[in-house]
Amino acid sequence: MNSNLEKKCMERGVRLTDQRKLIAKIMSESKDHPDVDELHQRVNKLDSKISIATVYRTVKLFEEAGIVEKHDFKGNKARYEQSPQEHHDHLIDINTGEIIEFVNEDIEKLQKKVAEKLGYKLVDHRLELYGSKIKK
Amino acid sequence: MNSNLEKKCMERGVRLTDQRKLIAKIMSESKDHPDVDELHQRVNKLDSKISIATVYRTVKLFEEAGIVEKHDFKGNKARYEQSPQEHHDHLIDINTGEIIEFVNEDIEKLQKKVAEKLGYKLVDHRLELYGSKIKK
DNA sequence: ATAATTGCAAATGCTTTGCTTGTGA
DNA sequence: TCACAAGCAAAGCATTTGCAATTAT
Repeated sequence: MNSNLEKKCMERGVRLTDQRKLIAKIMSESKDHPDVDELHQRVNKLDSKISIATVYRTVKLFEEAGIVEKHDFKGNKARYEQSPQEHHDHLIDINTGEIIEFVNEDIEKLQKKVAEKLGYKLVDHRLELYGSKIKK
Repeated sequence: MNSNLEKKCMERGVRLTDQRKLIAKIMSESKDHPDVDELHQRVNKLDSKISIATVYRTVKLFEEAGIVEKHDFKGNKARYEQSPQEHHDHLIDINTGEIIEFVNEDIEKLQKKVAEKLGYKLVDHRLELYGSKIKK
């Protein structure tokens, strides 16, 4: 049974090794935003011989292939997630580290408009909200 | 003649050494977003004995005192600027690296709204646009 | 006077890389 | 077959830190 990401690799002609299949599987199943260490640990439960260097190389490869996204949230190491169907941004709970995904079309449009007003074509952007839970 | 940042240090009881005064002066005069290396070079033109460790320690100190801001734009080392009077975000030219500041109240409001809708109090945020110049 | 700061070099933490052996198409 | 990938350990890069000497208040 080949995972979501494994299929994308095949489509894009990314050579599939056992290690890559496993990393693809783990990332396909992950609903959070694991860092490389975390990925390495998860993968190692299935194959304890995979080195962390391979995990680093693979996430980079996947990122360059456009099938995973890398995030550098404030003060943390890089985190990864499978490239989503539709773009979203993130809100990070500054107390727990929990990451919440959100979509806001109005903000997206405004960003594009701002860039254009400055004479730029918007190619990429980064929007992160940092907040603390309102208790009620 | 004491610089803008030097005054703020005094107000906040930050002990003023010759090195700090110089770094404060350089940062007060900088209209761009220099990284630590760049700051070190600029400072060294006035006093070639200041170590890069001191520059690192000082920008961190200034940041914690709330008088300078640190930015980690994609793929670059940390850059610093004097804390501005009014908040702004940045657009980065992906071809030249040029950094353009902008303000957009609508986006600011929407961010706050999004956070609240998710049950969070917005404490901080990061908005960066990456674009390429439209030639005409 | 004395607690804080500096410079230096060594240490750190994350990430990348050279090299040799192994392997997918 | 054979170009490419993996594992390991070493290297790289930005940043931090321990320590002895110096300095601001």
